[in-house]
Amino acid sequence: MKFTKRTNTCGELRLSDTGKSVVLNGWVSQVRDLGGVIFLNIRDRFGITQVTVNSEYKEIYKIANSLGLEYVISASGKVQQRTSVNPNMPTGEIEVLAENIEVLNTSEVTPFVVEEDIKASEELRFKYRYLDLRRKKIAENLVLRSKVYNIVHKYFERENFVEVETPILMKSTPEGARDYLVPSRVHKGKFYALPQSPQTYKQILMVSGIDKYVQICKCFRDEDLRADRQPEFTQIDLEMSFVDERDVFNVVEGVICDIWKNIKGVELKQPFRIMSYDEALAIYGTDKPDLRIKGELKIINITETVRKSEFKIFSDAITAKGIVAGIKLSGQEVTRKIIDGLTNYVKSLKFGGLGYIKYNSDGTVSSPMLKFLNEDIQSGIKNEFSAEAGDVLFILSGEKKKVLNGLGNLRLKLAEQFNLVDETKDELLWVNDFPLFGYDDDSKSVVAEHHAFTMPHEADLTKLADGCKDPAANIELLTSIRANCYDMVCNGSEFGSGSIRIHRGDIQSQVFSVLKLSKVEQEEKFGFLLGAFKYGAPPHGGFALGFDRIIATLCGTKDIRETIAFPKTTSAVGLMDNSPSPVDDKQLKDLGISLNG
RNA sequence: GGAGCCGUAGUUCAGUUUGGUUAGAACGCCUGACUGUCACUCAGGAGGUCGCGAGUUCGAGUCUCGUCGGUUCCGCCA
Repeated sequence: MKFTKRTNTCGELRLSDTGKSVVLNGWVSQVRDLGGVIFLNIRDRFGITQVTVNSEYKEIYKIANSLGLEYVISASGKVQQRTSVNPNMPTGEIEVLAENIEVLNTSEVTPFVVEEDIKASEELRFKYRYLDLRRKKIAENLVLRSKVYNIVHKYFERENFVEVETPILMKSTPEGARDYLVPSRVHKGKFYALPQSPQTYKQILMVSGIDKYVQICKCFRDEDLRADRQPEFTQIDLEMSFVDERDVFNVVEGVICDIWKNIKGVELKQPFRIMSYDEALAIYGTDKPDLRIKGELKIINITETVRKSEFKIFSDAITAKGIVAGIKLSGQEVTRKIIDGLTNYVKSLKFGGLGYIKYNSDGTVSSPMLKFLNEDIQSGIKNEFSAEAGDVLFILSGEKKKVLNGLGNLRLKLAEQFNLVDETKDELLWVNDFPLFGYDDDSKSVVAEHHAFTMPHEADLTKLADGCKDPAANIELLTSIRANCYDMVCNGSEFGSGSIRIHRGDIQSQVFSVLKLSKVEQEEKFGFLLGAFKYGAPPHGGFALGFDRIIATLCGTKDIRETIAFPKTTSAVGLMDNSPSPVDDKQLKDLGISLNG
């Protein structure tokens, strides 16, 4: 089909183009019909240009009169200076005086108006994503994403990395997240899994001598979703041989700095701050602290100060080996209503209630728990927090990790409620020295915190050697082992994580015995990896960055759906294509699958 | 798996607290007028399974229970 092709995009014509004959192709985004003259706004992903149709040109005027929003047109004419400039648009000084208009396609009335200040709900926008993507704001997110791909590829090319594609259809391993399964037709009753990450492959590539591997890859995890978690997501996955933690940090910092410099024009300060897991948990109540919060709102542990108190809630917690801790909020109007709201919040986190001490400006102190605390303890608490008039302390008690987590969440809640987050900057840091093992209450056993191939700290190797003989009897010893494992955190969100891997068989065996993986199970689950490791595995380590979260941060949002062309809902449904969907009985039969119910 | 919020015109919402006549507004859509608009303006018009299903009631958008969808958080996410 012939049509008059564009000579320019809708975003590029300026005053200097005055007098030129041009052709624009695009979508009708607005029609203003003044009777004798019609103004059309025509849009493509580069911008919007005004096309003016005068009633003296009878034929074109008739066509212009019939146009609806989102019709695709080709408009030809001369660029002329506008009599009244629109300073709000880049092309606002000029217009195209139409000499011809072709309708390339019509459009039905759209389910919502395509406009920058979108009114439609996310649900509707996802169903008609192709309309949503016509908005500059979303399209620009995709363009930004594309630019970052390029920066990443160039960076790793310069750094001598090899980009290797790993399989999408792989072996299922019951460790970690739930797998998405793909049934095999040839081998009925058997399944592939979609990769939760290319973890095992990239380690094998190290054994292969690839030395520096990188891949921007899709990963899949069948777990419940959040604003920053999609069932399929993109990682910048990398692995290196003959490296320690610092080498990995340097490479990852390098790519992040490159991205920030090229996209935001910001020079991030290197090296990034490093904080241990223990410190992050003790001070910020989380392994991904947001360091942008004004006043910091650090957690202070007052267990010792209140140890002798007769306040039952505290003494019960302390008797049960728990802690009492709090955070101080300064210079904010904290009303009864706000405290009630915060109390409800901590109750939703399964706390009985929220303790508070409010130091009023008139010197009085409001707190329902003061009557249970003697003068010494009261002044002790005040000292611990350096509390002054106008301050409010929020206090939780109970099991240690729960209290710290609770206060960490409360910290974020307060920061949000009182607008304490400094949005003008990005705070990146490393959190390292994670525990190698955790204790799982459900299975009453020791489990890997990161994964089974994470190298323990050299200093803790004796603990592992001792503890692995009888894991059940050495839970405390084993969970105190630190791992050579690290996360990158930006603005309170986890950008990525990685570790130095175990390359020595003896250490690997010890870890497997702690995890109670028999030789048979090891062989079944990781036989191919362990097999490869028998033939000279170099010391190696790596990292994986959450690409979608990086893009979201660069776009100034927490919602990674805004950065993904075709995202899914929180129940993992694709509203546009209606996935997942039932399939034909024949397809199931081919796969040897029958459904019950 | 658990908790909160939302679901009313094509769209975004009001109306639900205290059940009661014909369920409103804005934008969009249709018709008409208008030669410098840019959120054009003006006049008129069409448009509703109040998510779905039960129940209470003389009467339900409004109350109760269930269910579905969206969303946020907890659990989960090596």
